[in-house]
Amino acid sequence: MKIATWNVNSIRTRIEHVTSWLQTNSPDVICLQETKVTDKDFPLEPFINLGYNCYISGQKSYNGVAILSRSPLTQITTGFAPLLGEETAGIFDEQKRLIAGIIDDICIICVYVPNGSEVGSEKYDYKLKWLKLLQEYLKIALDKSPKLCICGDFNIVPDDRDIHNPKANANSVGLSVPERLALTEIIELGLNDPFRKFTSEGGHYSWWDYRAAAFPRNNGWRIDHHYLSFPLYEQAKNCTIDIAPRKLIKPSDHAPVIVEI
DNA sequence: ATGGCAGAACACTTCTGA
Repeated sequence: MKIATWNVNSIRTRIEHVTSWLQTNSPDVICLQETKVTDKDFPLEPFINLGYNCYISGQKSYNGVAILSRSPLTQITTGFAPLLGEETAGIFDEQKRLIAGIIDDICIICVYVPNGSEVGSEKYDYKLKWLKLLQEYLKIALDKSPKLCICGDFNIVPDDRDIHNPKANANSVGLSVPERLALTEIIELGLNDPFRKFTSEGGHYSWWDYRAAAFPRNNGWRIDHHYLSFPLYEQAKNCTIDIAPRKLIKPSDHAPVIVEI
């Protein structure tokens, strides 16, 4: 089974790139982030025509996540509330950043972790709180589903191999100690990054700034990840970043990442 | 230290992204 994740930076703007990529790569499941569209305006038809079942949770202008799957998913849920309760989820479900479902006996969770703006800002504080809720959510999800795959745009650089210039960006959002600690605590629930099962060297990225010719210079960040519970991690056959769509005209600033189990 | 680019919307300017 191939499970892809891709921050598309507007599904309506990227529709040709995404449908073409699906035809070439035919993943069983693709998790999308930053769809930037309300559910009533999501372009379902091109994906249905390609044989995908579509599960979407969007909002106007910002955020928005979706899971497309060749086989139907069951137990679709959105946000934290279904596992954590309305009271704990609170305002954190207002932004559409999480959608989950079950395929076979595998729990698939698609996330768009908040960006955080700047270290120390209000949005940064929101990001850290959101990650703590995600940790609580995953603890429950792993108890229910020993086979679990969470993937998406984590907006965190796991370690210094995962960014072109760690020293110059040491104070940037995405690299701070509290963010990395939050990610470590999530991983310690019993998850592993399959990309690092197969590739140990640096220089592999999933996001490049649109500005300053970052992509041709490979000035990138690896911030789009999969995390697999142990039974799936053991089975993972490969995990790759496909930079081909990043070379197209008017690309997303992120490239898709694919794990094969 | 700043700007550079791209997308969306109560749109020609502002917010957000990382």
